[in-house]
Amino acid sequence: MDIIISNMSSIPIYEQIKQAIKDAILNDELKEEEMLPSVRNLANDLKISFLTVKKAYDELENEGYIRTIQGKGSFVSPKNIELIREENIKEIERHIEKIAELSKISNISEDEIIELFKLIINGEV
Amino acid sequence: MDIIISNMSSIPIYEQIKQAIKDAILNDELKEEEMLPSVRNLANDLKISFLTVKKAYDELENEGYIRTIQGKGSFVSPKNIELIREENIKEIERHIEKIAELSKISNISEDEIIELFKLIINGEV
DNA sequence: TACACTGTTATATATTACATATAACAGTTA
DNA sequence: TAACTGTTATATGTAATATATAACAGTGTA
Repeated sequence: MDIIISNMSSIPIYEQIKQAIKDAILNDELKEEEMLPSVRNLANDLKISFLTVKKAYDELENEGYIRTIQGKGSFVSPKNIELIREENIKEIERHIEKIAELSKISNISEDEIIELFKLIINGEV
Repeated sequence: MDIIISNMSSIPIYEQIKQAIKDAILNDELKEEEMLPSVRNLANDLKISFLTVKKAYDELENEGYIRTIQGKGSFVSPKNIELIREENIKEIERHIEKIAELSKISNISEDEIIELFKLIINGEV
């Protein structure tokens, strides 16, 4: 698993770690029940404090992505595809609401946005 | 102009003020050349420090929304509709990119998102 | 000119989030 | 027992946010 963090980013390091691990889990780079790097190992690799890694792991555990056992390590939880899908849809809805506000302000039409959307989607995939 | 701020929010007070004033300008509640409340007046109304209001005004000035003249006050700048439109489109693109990532993760189709989008847009308008 | 408004600046303080260092403790496994 | 795991407590540092207070400076008017 490759994790690249930047301390120039305004995004906290522990958030960057969370996101990288979530992505790895969702893309099956990290398989179910696979062991994550130990907090100290990952901290050494990234040249940061183990407490920062622990904070990321703690939050991933609270969100259901991993399980941690003292003395053994942290492990990828079985994926709850349905839960993740619902969370993603909620987040997508929040983005759409923002888009709706912005488009209203500048009188950007529904069609224009859908065009923009198709353009970006196809550039991404 | 009604400005409602919450100190419970994780959004800084000065950001809340900025957004409220931007919205008021874009909705023509604040007209071109109209004087904004003085930093001390607005601070008193909102029961916050005038320095917090000043921070909001300073940033609004940097972003081109208002002009401030020492001794006189702060005034709404002539609207640069084209600039605002471009800024909004950029922000919309950022949201669409986020949506593209999320939809890829959960295999949500382009059509589903467009449906969602139309639903929300029509709920908003 | 004095006054009552405007905005500006400097200094100091407080809180919170983020990140770190260090040390000691506790569970697991070979 | 040794060498890994994770956990916890204590202390420190920085930056962003927000405050209070005081003094200074520009504008306009009675």
